[in-house]
Amino acid sequence: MRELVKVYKVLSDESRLRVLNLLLERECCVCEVMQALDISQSKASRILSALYDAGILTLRRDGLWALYSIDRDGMDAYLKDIVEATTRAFKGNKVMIADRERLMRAERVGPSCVKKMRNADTIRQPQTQS
Amino acid sequence: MRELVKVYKVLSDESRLRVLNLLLERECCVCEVMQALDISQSKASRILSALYDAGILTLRRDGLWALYSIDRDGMDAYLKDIVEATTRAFKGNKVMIADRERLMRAERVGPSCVKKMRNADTIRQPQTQS
DNA sequence: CGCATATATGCAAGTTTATGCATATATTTG
DNA sequence: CAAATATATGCATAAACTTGCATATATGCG
Repeated sequence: MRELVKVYKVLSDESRLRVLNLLLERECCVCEVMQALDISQSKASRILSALYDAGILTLRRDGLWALYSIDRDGMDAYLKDIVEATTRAFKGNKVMIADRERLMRAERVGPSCVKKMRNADTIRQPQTQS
Repeated sequence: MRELVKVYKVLSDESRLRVLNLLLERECCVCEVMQALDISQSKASRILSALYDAGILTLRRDGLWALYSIDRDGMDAYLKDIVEATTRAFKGNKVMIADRERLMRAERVGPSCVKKMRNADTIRQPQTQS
């Protein structure tokens, strides 16, 4: 019961649903999620942890990388049902499709690299304007 | 998408799940829900409204009574899937079973009557104690 | 060991949510 | 129409949640 509430709580947020959608595509590390959804590193990390705590994801470590994926085997039956229903609800959604496309283009580079790229963008803008 | 978030938000609360469980048994009015779960009138009313707004319930009026029930026909397909998965998750849960039993004993009397009964209980207690 | 790097987390500020109380609304009945 | 009654809701307050920033933790490498 408390578990079920926790599951619904974690699913009741747009960003977290978008992360779940990415993981339906494939296993992801934190830095890929932050790239694909253009969110901060801490936010990406927290969302993945929350989905993990709810029993939806598994975690595999590969060196410095934390690789999260949907725990298709380990999930309780009812949880599997809920995730499947959610998957069907995503079907055809524009945002979800675009997110997955951005994920395909994402590279497994760390968050510090992403941060540098963002800064470069920010610095370049004034030049374009003036 | 916004709809899906709303659905999960409404399901991410123990009281609201317990109300949904009651409605799986049968159509209920506000006063029956407040009796079965021993919650305030405003809380019962708000929970039913929230489930209604999320598209899970329908409302039928009979005189002063507002009769809510699960909108099995009107629900979107994905919503039906989610509600069914939720139903399966309830299976065997002690709290849910007890709630349903209390619902069977509940009478369709209004909230003011329930309030009087509660007060009577409160007044009687000191006599038993001293 | 010390540096680089990917991820996790403590804290604070802002926002949202839950709920009791009082009251409004709406319907029935006499 | 007025009284009774079932439900809905405005408001205030407390609790919970979200998120950015800074920093801690953990791993790999030279």
